[in-house]
Amino acid sequence: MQEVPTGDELLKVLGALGNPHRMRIVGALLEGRNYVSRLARELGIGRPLLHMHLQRLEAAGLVVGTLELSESGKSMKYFELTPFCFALTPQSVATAALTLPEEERTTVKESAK
Amino acid sequence: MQEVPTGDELLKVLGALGNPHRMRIVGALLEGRNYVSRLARELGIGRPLLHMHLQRLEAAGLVVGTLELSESGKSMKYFELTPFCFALTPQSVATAALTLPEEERTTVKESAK
DNA sequence: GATATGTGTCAGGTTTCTTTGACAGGTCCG
DNA sequence: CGGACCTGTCAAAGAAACCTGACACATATC
Repeated sequence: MQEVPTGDELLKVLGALGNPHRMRIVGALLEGRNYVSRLARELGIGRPLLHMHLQRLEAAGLVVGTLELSESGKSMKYFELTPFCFALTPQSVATAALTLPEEERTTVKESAK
Repeated sequence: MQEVPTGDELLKVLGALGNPHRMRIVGALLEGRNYVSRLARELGIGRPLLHMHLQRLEAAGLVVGTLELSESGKSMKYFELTPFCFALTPQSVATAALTLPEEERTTVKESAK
C-alpha cells in the first residue's frame, strides 16, 4: 500500500501538494473527474492558473488528464485523481533523502587546504 | 498513529519537507540529535542557511530544538526529530483542504465584519 | 590579546513560484 | 457572421523562497 518514492519523486509530490490551490483541486477532483474550464469556474480561479497547477499535479503523478472529444465535437480535457498513497515519517523521508543528488561526504577531491 | 492535520498544518509540513536540504536534515537527525554548527559541517551548508531550514522544520512541528549548556559552559542548540507520521492520500488531502482559508464563493457574508 | 568554539540575526541578491491579461486555435448554434 | 463554449500558450508583473557574507554576542583555551 505504501509507495516508496525516490527523493526526487517525493520532492515533486510534496511540492505539488504544498499549495492551497492544489490541495483544493485534489479535493474537488475527489468528487469525480472534471474538465479544466468547469473546474476553474467551481474553484473560482482563472484557467491559465489552473492549467499550471494541474500541470504540476500531473508532473507529480497525482492526477492524470485525458483530452477527449465531447459528442458535440468539442475537445475537453478531463482530469482525475490517481490513487496515490504516501507515508510521511522520519524514516520514509530519510530513506528518500538518501537518493538525492549527492551528500558529498568527505570525498572532496580537491586537495583540502 | 495517523495524524489528521488541518489544511494549514499540512501545508506547513509539506512545505517543510518539500526541500532537498530539509529532507537531508531529517535524514541526518534520524541518526541522533545534533547541534547546529556540527550539523552544518556535516551537511556542508552554512549556519545561517541551516538555521533557517531548522526554523521551518520546527515551525511545522517536525523537529524540536533545545538550547543547552555544555559542560564547558558554551550554549549549544540541539535539534532532534519528532515522531511525526502523516498519510498522503486523495482523501486525507481533500479533508485537510476543507479546513483551508475560504473558497470565497459569491456569498461573501460580511455581516459580522 | 588572539583564536577557536558555540549562539543568533540582518541586509541583499538570486532564483523560483504564483498570478494575471492577452493571445492563438478549435467546434457548435442561432 | 457573431457569440458561447472548449483548448492551449505566452510575457511580465508580483510575491515568496532561497542563499550568502557580515555582523554581534557569548565562553574556553593558548
